[in-house]
Amino acid sequence: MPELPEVETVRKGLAPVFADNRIAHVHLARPNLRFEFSEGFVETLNGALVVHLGRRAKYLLFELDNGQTLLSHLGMSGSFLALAPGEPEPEGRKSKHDHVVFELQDGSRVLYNDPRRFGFMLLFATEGLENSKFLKDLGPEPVGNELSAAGLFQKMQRRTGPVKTALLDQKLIAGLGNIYVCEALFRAKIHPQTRCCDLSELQATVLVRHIRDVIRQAIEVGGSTLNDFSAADGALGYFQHRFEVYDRAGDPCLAAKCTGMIARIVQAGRSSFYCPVCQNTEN
DNA sequence: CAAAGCTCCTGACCGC
DNA sequence: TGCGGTCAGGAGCTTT
Repeated sequence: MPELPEVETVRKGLAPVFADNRIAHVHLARPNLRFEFSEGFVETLNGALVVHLGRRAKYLLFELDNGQTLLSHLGMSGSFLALAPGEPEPEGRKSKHDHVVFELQDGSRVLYNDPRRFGFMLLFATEGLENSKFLKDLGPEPVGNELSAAGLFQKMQRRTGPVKTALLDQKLIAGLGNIYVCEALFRAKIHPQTRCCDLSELQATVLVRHIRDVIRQAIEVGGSTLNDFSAADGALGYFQHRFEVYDRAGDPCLAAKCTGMIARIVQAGRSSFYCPVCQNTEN
């Protein structure tokens, strides 16, 4: 599922496609994804130029030259596929869930595919976009200057819930999802059930460092898959990445000299993967 | 406030 | 081979 690094990779992949390349025509295969498309969706996009393709948390922001911005979220299963002018779709590709098609001025096509339809695309006036309900309460970007260990520690002290659940709260840090939260906690050697208020300032500092590292590295990996241009079926949205704990229940811990076995528990309805030996509460 | 529950949706997986 | 049942999971919204 796309998290911040994947979305950033999509952004980097799509930016050159839309650059100086007006949207000629948009086609919707259905009236909605997670939400109904904005009123006038097609009309607003037809003929528009994307003057800037940005990102905030896991949201892609297509800023148009007509005062509107297309805000897009990939949900769990959304992906984009960019096809050069005249380029056919990859063989064997499932087009059943291509819900949005962008035809560009130069003949390129950008397909948005989303089997589960947890994703969405909505239009907002560019002015005041930051006050939309999707963006207004977002916390700092994990790989930005605003994310400080001191600030996180302060907020953690007021929380009694488990650190794992808190890190998924977009108000605390924007853009972290289940996978990278598990990975960051593993690297920081913090048990996912640790109560936020029980974290020491040192632990908060170490945690912030690992959050930044794991996200930054994942973005680098995503960038390299872009260069390879060999992503399975060419879809932008996913790339191969080896995770140390995520989805590795029952497998050996990869930490040096550790004999632990990765465990899986459920917190707030979501899987948490961790090493009971490395991520010991008593640490 | 924080925290937990609900909701959307489909493909994958499992047992029969 | 096919059919039901179960489940994951981002995040806004609602409720406690």
